[in-house]
Amino acid sequence: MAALPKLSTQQALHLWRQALTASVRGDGPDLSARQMAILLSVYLQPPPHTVRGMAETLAISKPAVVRALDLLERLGFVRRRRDEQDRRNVLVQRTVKGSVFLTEFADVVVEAGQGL
Amino acid sequence: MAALPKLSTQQALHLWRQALTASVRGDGPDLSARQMAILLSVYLQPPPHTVRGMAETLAISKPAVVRALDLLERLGFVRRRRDEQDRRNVLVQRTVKGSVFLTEFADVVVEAGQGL
DNA sequence: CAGAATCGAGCCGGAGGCGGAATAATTGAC
DNA sequence: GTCAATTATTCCGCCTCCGGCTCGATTCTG
Repeated sequence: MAALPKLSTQQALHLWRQALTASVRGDGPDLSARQMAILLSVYLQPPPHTVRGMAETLAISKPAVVRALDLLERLGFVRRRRDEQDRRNVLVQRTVKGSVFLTEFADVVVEAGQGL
Repeated sequence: MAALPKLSTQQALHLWRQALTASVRGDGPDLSARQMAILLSVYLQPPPHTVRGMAETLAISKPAVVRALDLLERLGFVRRRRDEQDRRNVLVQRTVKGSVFLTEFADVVVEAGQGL
C-alpha cells in the first residue's frame, strides 16, 4: 500500500466530517460506532473472528457483540458459522453484501479525501 | 491546506477502522454518528449554526438535532445562544472543552493514518 | 467418567434515541 | 392590528441498545 503523508489535524477533522455527513444523509443503514467497528474488523483483520475476541478488542461486553452480530446478520453483512474444531466457538464470516456495503462506504471516504 | 493524494479503498477502510476502534476503546463519551456530525459541523463550518439548518444539512428531524444538542451541551462541548437579531433562532457556538475533545479525536485519526 | 472451565446466547430492568404531532415564542404579511 | 408563517422545544409511544447475570452446550482436566 502506498505510503500516506501525515494528515494535519484540520484535514483529519474535515475528512471525518464530510464522510460522516454523507453517511448520515445516505439511505443506507445507520450503524453505531460499535457495529461499524465490528464489521470492519471482520473484513480487514485476519480470521478467526469470535465473539469473545472482538469483545476484548473493543473492550465491550459479549452481549453487545452478540447484539451487533444479530443486526449485521439480519442486514446480510455477515454470516455466523459454528467452528467444527471447537463447537463452542462461532466464526464470523464475510458476505458479498457486506463487501459491497463497505466498498461503497470507502468510496464516500475517498471522495471526502478528494474534497480537502 | 496541503493537498492529499487519493486514498485507496483499502487505505480508507483501514483508516476508519483504526480510528473507530481506538475511539470505541477510549474512555471518552460515545457519540452517535449524528451527534458527531453535528459537533463537527459546528467546529468546521462557517456560522451561524441553527437547529433548522443542521437538520436540513443532515436530512434528519429537528427533534433529533435538539436532542443531540442537549447531550453536547450537557457534555460542555457546545453552547446555545439566542439570536438577538431574530429571537426565534438559536445559535450554536463552540467551547474550549469541545475544541479539546475534537483535537484529541483528530490525533487518533492522524495516528491511524500513520499506521497505514 | 466427573467436575471445572469456556463459549455464545438469552433474560432483565434501565437508559436513551427515534419521528410525528402539538406548543410557545417570535416574526412577517397585509 | 390580525392572522399566517417560522423557529426551537416538548410530549408521546415505540424501538434499540446497554451491561450484569444466568444458562445450555461443549471442551478440557485429572
